[in-house]
Amino acid sequence: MSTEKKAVTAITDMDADFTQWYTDVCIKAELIDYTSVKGMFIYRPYGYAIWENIQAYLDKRFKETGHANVAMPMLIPESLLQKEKDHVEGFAPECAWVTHGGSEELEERLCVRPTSETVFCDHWSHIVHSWRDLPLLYNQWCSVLRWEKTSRPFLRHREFLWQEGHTLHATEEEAVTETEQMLNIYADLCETVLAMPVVKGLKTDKEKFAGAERTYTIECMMHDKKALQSGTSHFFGNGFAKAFGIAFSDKNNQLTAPFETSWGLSTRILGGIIMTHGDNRGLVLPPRIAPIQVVIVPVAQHKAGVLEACHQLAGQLKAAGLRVKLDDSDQSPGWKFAEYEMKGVPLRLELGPKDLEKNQCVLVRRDSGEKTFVSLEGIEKTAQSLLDDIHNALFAKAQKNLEDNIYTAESLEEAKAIQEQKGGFVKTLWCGELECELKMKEEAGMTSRCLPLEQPHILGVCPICGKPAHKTIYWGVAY
RNA sequence: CGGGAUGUAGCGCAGUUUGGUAGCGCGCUUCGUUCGGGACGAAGAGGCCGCAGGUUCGAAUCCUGUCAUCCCGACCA
Repeated sequence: MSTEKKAVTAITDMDADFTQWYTDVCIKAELIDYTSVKGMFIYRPYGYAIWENIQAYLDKRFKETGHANVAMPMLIPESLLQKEKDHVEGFAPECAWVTHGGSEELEERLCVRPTSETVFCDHWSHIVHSWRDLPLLYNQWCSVLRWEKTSRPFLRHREFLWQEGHTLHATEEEAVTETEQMLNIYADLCETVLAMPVVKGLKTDKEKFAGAERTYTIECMMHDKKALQSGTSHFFGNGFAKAFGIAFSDKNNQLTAPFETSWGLSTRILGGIIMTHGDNRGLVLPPRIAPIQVVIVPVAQHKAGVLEACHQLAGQLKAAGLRVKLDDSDQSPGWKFAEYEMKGVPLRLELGPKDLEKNQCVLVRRDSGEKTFVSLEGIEKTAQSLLDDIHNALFAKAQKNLEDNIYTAESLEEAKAIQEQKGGFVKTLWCGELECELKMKEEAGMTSRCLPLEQPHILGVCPICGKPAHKTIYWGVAY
């Protein structure tokens, strides 16, 4: 093994160039590929499998909470998009338009959906008549298109996969409850499945969704201390309903505008997983969504009994419900070790002639590199319990990164100094004025991440304008 | 949309200054020997040098245009 050869396949050191490291991991772990259209990416089987596991979890939670999946059209007439003023202003600049059908120019151009609020509202205006029709709890898994000027794998695509939930309720209270419920499901996904701790909060007026009355967000901190908005849940009030003429007769026979919510989580979360857990050997996948949880690497596989034992072991682990791959290709064991580390497989199981004699195998954790010799007796339980340990360790490490990098500042200068020297989130009081938010961006390069749901209710002054303030806000540099 | 960079084999690059018909490493194919941290040998396959014009006896190389991608900003899930 020459060092020269290693250099050919190595990825960029994350501390030297985090951006390049990220791109290297996306490509070399075979998650994604570029295409001939800017901003449009191929989700390769291994990357898509991660998304499928996330989908499986969310889809189950959505259905448990009463939501049904639907499929809406991909094209939206311009006139429909324009019905809600804030919404069109927010999205029109980044819409792609269909202007021709075959060679004929269309009478009205059609927008490729950047999001589907307008389509749902139009539909609902036809089918909602009575309080008995409510609530409507819909979700769709689809792709949407936003003509972004710059793009990066997972973090910013022109076309990306997501789910968008859309619901309609008779009362404001019920709609707000729905909005918060869905935010909590996203937070559960992040914390209990992806091992990513979150900060839950509300977006400022400046940062909220176009047309929303209130936007809830979960913010995650990446390894380089930048923020990633990982999921959002919006309360619309009844503004959309009024703009689209949705009305129902309530129990008192009063014609009433219902309240709407929407909530979405996209494949961007895969970028979050990569940047939260990854290291200089490549991807590190949280065990609960890893397409391969245990990879079995035979050693000296041509020797009698080795492959047979590996196959038996694979069957045994699969029967216990684990996702297992046995790599019996003719690559060397060392090559396989490096390959599956790059792909972030949580647990590696090595089995060779020496182990066979002792009825044991070697288990190696991806997160810590820790190697243990364990008996083949009860291997399913050993593996499962190690996978849980890995999940917990990943979460603890990410939580430490988050907690260690939240700083408090009492002046703009202090906030600026923290951002320049340390990064991370800066917690301050805030008066609520847009002007101060803009100034923070201008002076310290940070945008507001959120007003955390847990507000300590401290009275003081806004560090930017010096006026009385009581809201706690997090600032940061975001992806 | 501004600033920077790059387009040559699947990937990474050399060759361009000084024009002469394309090369290296990895990967790929076949055979053999290997196998507990990216194995070794031998023999092979693979190119409209981003695209379009122009100059020239001759262009990867010079000129003009154009397209695309990546990175950094402004905008966004």
